[in-house]
Amino acid sequence: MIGKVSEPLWARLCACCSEIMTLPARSTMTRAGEKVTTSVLLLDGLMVRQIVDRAGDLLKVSLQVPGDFVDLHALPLGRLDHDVLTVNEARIALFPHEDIKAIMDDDAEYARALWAQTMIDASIHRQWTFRLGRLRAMAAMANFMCEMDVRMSQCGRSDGTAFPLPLTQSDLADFCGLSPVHVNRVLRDLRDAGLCTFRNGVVKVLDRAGLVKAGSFNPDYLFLPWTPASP
Amino acid sequence: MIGKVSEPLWARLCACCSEIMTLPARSTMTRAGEKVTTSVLLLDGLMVRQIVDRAGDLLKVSLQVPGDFVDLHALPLGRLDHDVLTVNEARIALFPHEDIKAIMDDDAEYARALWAQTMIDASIHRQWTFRLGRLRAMAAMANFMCEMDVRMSQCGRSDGTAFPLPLTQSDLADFCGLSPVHVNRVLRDLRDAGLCTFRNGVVKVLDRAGLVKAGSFNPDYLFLPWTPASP
DNA sequence: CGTAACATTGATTTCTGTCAATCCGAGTGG
DNA sequence: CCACTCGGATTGACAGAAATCAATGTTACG
Repeated sequence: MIGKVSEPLWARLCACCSEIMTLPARSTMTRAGEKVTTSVLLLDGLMVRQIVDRAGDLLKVSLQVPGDFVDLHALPLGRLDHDVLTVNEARIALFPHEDIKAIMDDDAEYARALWAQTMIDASIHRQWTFRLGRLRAMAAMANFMCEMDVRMSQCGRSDGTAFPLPLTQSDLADFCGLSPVHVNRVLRDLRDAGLCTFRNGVVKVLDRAGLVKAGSFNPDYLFLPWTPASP
Repeated sequence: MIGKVSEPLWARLCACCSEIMTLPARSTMTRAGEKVTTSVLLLDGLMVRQIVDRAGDLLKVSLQVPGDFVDLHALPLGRLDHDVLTVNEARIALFPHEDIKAIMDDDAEYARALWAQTMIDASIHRQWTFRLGRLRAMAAMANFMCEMDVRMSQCGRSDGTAFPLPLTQSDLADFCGLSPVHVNRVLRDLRDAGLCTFRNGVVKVLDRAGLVKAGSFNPDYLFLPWTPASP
């Protein structure tokens, strides 16, 4: 979400970054229920938020791309309802809650801007709920790929036709609420339909219009800063 | 969420309520994309938020109970990504965004308390995503009923064994991402299993422990004010 | 070379959606 | 009071989607 907050707020945030560090791939940063006292901005790499119930069922409920605040939503509540982990090696910037609160104290407009970031996150959650509840496997995967296409473009990780997505098919299953085997078949279907490919952690978009249609994707929920020129 | 904000904040909010009104049953309050300049607190009745895509697929992504802020999340963004409608006749209180912003200007602690309300909402969204993505029909319905049981109790609409839920089976289908026919079968299964019944818009909880288990329900994500005494 | 993780495929089972018919209760008009 | 209608609720039969099970292939890597 770099570039999505105003210049002055961005400057204020930078000033209170307490640390920049690197997390190894496939490591757990925070577990559900833990107290959280710093917020994390993802600078590079991918991170995931996931829910695991007592029966061991697991769903990844969010995928964070560079520029996202990963757990800003923990600031008002103090703890998280889910786990946060890295996908690949991740570079992150830490912001102590106390310092962010000081920014909020300073200017309520800043407070609302930070709040807004978490509200876009919530809007994405709603879309994910819709995706899992009402889209068939192939449509869900297409929809997911469309979202990633847009978001990776937004953060400058796409060249317009392809972007890195260093996940396994099993990960994709956890994102789309499918079994790994079925993900494999769905990916083949998308490839056979000439819409997109997923190989070695890279997504190639072959037919963006077709992919958008297959996933009945509408990016409004992302609240992108620019107004799409499309009518 | 009445009673979930501090006494002084509640007083401040009451002071800036601009209007209390009643909406008819099954009416649309706000459509996706519309500008929103007031926030709504639900006083009585139920309201729903739903997403409809271009293909006409529909999913209800939230069910609001009395005491919930229905669209506080629109304050930072100014518009909504989904529709908001009533289920039955609903009594609501209106709070102009300008006045709420004035409260935020006053005290950043208030700002964070309001923010926190929307973060609980987001946490519920995540649980709904999990429910639709990883729970089978019967487990999903059980999980949904558990959540409603807790939330209706929280707002004083349950007598401990039963609570009103004036929905059709078709509504339940839109909540759980199922077909109406399958909802009917799942409800029969829940009844036959002696877990709960749903008839004439009333849910009777027959075996709460069993229902919790069937839905692998864990209320942590609701961030309830009281700490459950259970170990 | 062997191993491990991931990807792929086929066979089968289970779950869920769809279609169609029937039922039921509340309201309505004759 | 009764036939009628209408919106749900219910049920059965069937089709289609996705999970599961099991085996095989592929690749990277120590």
